[in-house]
Amino acid sequence: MLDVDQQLHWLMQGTEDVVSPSLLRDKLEKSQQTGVPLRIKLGVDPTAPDIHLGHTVVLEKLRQFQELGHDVIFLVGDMTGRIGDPTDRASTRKQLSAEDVKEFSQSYVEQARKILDSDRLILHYNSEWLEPMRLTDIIRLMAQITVARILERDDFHNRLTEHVPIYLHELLYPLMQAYDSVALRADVELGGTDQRFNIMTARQIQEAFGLPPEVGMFLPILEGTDGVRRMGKSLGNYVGINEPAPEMFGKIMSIPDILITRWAVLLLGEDAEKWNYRLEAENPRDVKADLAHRITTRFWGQQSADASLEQFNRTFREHQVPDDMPMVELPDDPWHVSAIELVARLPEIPSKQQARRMLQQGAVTVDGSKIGMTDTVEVRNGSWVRVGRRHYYRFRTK
RNA sequence: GGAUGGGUGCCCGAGAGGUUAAAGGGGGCGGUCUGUAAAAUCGCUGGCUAGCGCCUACGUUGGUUCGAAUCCAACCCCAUCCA
Repeated sequence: MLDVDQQLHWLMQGTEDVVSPSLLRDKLEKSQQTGVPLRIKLGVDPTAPDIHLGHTVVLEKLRQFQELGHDVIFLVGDMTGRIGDPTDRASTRKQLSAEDVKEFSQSYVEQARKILDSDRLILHYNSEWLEPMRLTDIIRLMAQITVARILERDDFHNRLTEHVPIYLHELLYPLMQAYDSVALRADVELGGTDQRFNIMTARQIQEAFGLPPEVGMFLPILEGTDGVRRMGKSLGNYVGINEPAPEMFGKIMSIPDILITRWAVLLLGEDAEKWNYRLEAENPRDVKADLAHRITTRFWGQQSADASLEQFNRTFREHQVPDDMPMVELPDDPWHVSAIELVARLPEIPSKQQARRMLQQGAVTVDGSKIGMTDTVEVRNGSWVRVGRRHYYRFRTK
């Protein structure tokens, strides 16, 4: 068993900030003395059921707490989810049914299983305590914080100065999240750096309710494959942990070079200097391939990762056809079709207009030869099409 | 409740009766180049049609007009100031 200082050192790694390390140390120490595990809280919004690499940064840290014997609590924000974190207020939240929420949390836990010990996860829904609250309770909660404090929050501040509407109920969001920490008697709360305000508020509210404040642990936000914006499903720059190995591998290969070290540090717990050195000493392309290989290994195992690497090299380095491609059903064998008809039938081609554009721009290849808009082609069982740089499909009879 | 300014395509933003599927930028997609990187460069970016063309789209609903994103009316929504 690690001593408290070693534990602390380990837990601090990869964090952006911890409020405060000494408090965390105290809690760890006390837990060790009493044998009572700490309660580690992670709030999740029941909106995007697909876990991607961005989420795993925080999940990794939770796993470390688990390894040290602490209790990890997944808090599904089914109530707060109805408001939506004011951070991304783009979409109006729809009301989630009880089934939706259930389904979400099941799939979330199912995915988190790849990283955490799911048998030792404690699952809670904040509707458990937020729903039965009465106006008196809510007023009591609201009385713990001033308007000025709430409006200090970046999002609110920006929206105010930029004349973007803020609805009153949105102001309640940080309070509700804070109250979760009260209800759970959380010792530590994890979150991305964007959670700073919410978590700091939680500390304050816990104290107002006579509880010791939790430790706020802030983890960096992972950039997406575009290298600029945070990884997010709606931004289309994410790598889902359930994506097939070759897909995962390929997506990682498409990240800009400047991200390589950061991903290695945040996703693999690697040493930054070591990777920066490698990038100078080796071809960055190969370093990136190693990164992709190692991340893929973590989710799919050595074999799949090896196969992905091989297929990747074959396809993009040697410009050969990949041997594993998505299937498209063939209506006839052989099938004589116009080029447009053919392309429009492929997945991810939303309209015939789009198909036309692809053809016009010379983006389509059938069995190795480029086809034009007015061509008629013959496809048979086993024929393949390539659309654009990276999409391949193979035709199969049903 | 009053005054003022606004609501345009995925996003930002120009347009103020016809030549407007709507300038420009961003994003996205595609071609060349390459390492599924970056940079560069060219092109595409509502739908249907082989094509003439047709349909849908400038907050909503009506109206004026040969013709409306552009004018009128009512309504809805947002911001600012006043109460």
